[in-house]
Amino acid sequence: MDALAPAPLALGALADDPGFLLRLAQLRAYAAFFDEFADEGLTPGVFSMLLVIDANPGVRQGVLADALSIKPANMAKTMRRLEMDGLVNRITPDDDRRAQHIRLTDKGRALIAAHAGRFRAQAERAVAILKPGERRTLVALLQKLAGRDAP
Amino acid sequence: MDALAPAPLALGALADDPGFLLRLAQLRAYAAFFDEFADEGLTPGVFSMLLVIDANPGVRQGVLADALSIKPANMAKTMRRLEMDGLVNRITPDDDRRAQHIRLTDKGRALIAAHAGRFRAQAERAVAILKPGERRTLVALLQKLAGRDAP
DNA sequence: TATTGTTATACTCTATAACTATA
DNA sequence: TATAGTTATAGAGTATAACAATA
Repeated sequence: MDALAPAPLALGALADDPGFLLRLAQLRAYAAFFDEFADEGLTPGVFSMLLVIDANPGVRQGVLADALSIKPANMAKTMRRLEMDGLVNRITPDDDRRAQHIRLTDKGRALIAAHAGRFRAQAERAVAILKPGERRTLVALLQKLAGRDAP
Repeated sequence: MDALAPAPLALGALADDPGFLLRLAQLRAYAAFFDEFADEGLTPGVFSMLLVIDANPGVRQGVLADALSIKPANMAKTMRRLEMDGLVNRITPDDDRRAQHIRLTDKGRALIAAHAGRFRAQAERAVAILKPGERRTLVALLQKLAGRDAP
């Protein structure tokens, strides 16, 4: 008979697979972001680009793409849109005229400043089920996993 | 001048954002999967479906979709393909003729059996940078975050 | 020759709405 | 009326290859 398949589904070999759990956890984190920013038309990808540009004024476009694991081809399209939206400036430096140096405009800085509080709130909410110590541990382990820990 | 933007890029507010770190970590985990299974034409999504069906013989299609956070519409398409590939059977149960109960075929079971070892190896490799204790901690925290921990 | 960025394009995932057949 | 699944389709996100300009 077919009365098996219990209510909380058995995950089998998936139950402790890091890749699968990372996917589920990330879906939840993205959902928290969209809950907070649904009305703004702001995506996690664009917001993280703006934050990293803010932390690295004049960063080369390809370096930014590399840091965020985005293909240069796709970065080009997004940067063109952000420039047209007036959020970033792109400057061709004299010492290497192939490159594009990127900075936030005042409008770009104002945008992330206006959303910084809600961004932090969303990040907290995404891991609200964890105790404070657990959150710190999780972040530290993910930093290590992503090659982003302090050496 | 523009000589800022240091080699390991500053991540700013992103440096300890769980959502961003989860994304980077998941990209790495997926890369580990594809390194292992590139030649097989096997994707993480399909492989995880087969594993969960194996652990829940006769599971309803919608329940499976729910457990894996996949929309029913997309699950329908994938299941039709897996059935045509001879990996799963779909049976309409007599007690609810709207439903589809899914089971692995012998071929489906053989496929996951043939790849189980490499799947475990890939999962290990994805978190190889962590110490054994750290891996267990990470998995436990992710299970909690994904609502998949033992209550 | 190699590198930086761009364009064009295709492919996969995912999302929504309208539909059917059953309950 | 509500539910399970299906179809069609549209939209992100992401991938590759060919190219121009520059080093």
